[in-house]
Amino acid sequence: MDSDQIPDIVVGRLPRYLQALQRMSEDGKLSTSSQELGDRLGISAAQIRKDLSQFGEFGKQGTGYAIPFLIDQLETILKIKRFWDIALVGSGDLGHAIAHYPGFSDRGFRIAMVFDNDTSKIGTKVNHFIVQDIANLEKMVREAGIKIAMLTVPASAAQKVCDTLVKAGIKAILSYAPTPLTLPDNIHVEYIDPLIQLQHITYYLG
Amino acid sequence: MDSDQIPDIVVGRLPRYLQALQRMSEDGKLSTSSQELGDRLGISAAQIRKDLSQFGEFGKQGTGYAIPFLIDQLETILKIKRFWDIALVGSGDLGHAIAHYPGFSDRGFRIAMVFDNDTSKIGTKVNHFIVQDIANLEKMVREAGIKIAMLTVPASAAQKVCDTLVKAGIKAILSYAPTPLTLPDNIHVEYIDPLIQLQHITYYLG
DNA sequence: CATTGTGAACGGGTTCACAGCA
DNA sequence: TGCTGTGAACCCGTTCACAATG
Repeated sequence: MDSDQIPDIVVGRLPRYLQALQRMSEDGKLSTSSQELGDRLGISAAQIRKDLSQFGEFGKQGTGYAIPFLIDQLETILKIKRFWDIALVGSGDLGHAIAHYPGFSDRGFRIAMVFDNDTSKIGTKVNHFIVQDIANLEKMVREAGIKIAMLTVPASAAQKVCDTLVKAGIKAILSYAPTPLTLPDNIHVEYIDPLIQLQHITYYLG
Repeated sequence: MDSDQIPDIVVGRLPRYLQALQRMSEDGKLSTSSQELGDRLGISAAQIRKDLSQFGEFGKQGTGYAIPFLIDQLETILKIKRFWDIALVGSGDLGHAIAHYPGFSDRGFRIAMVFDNDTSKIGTKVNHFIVQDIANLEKMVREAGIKIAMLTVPASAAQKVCDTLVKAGIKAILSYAPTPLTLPDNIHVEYIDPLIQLQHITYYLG
């Protein structure tokens, strides 16, 4: 029941539970069981019950879980019953794709600013954002109070950009740059690197 | 020393070791230690030694690891001392970004075909590929002997596309679609879902 | 009667600590 | 001396199994 001390790996599963529940809800379902949810996600029912029980008693014996209620609880736990502004750094192809992706705004996130260091891109529009000079990043991010950044810059630029982001008050980074980042312990980082995942997969191929 | 029975989590770290070693090599370094490699990656030295020792004795006591040799060994283990062709399904913004990303061809992968089901896109060019009708996917993928697919289609279409890919002989899928996939046990799947990772991060934010 | 919540048992990945070797 | 390779100890997440309950 402690709101801390919960293993990071458990926290990492909650968004997947939420995603499945939201889809069930869209399909008109009102309740589910740990068994059904687990089947959808390829996770054991016991695992799901154990995970959820760390945060409270959300289910009813014999009945299962009320989907709208559980969604609400998970959104509260994950702190997404509010909108989070995101600073996007890097306006290349990937940055463009992210800026145009409609899936964030449905789910608690909003790209608020786009930065680049390429003078040929600064001032141009990406979606409805004007690309800002990265030289202004520290000031603008701090003044806007933005806490989350997404990074789509080359590996060679990533560490330097991160250092600036930290100075600007960023607390969490989702990096697409193919390089490990060195950051203070209180900054939370996640990586997305398709090449790493492809190389993982090929191990298992004949 | 068994080439099987190795935990998947260990395999998943190898590409990260390889990436760091390749960067060291580009920087002109010829040897390293488990300590130095671990510091770069935020992984303990013991962990790295234990992981590598599962595949052979690659180091020398007192000296550490010869970088070019270790790179070669890891590339062999991960089966990337050859080129893997990839079928990209979905030619939206994200598909475009992936098709234009130069980082794959340096590292053992090549986008070989691009598919979409949107008649306004079929026949157009993405990078130097002509977008093919998804109706021809099964035949073309099978005849080309392609074993890996990347998926950048909407969640609602993902499962159906996967079923077709499996029929076409695909053995591994890297999916950007925000939905869990149900596939035979012998198909290896990895997911990339930035929203899930953002929702993971926000748990830790004030 | 179905299904949750949970203490206990289990399993396996990580760390430790040191022998072994260049 | 410096650093690897590795058995043993440790730790922690998962599964089990069942009491509890609507």
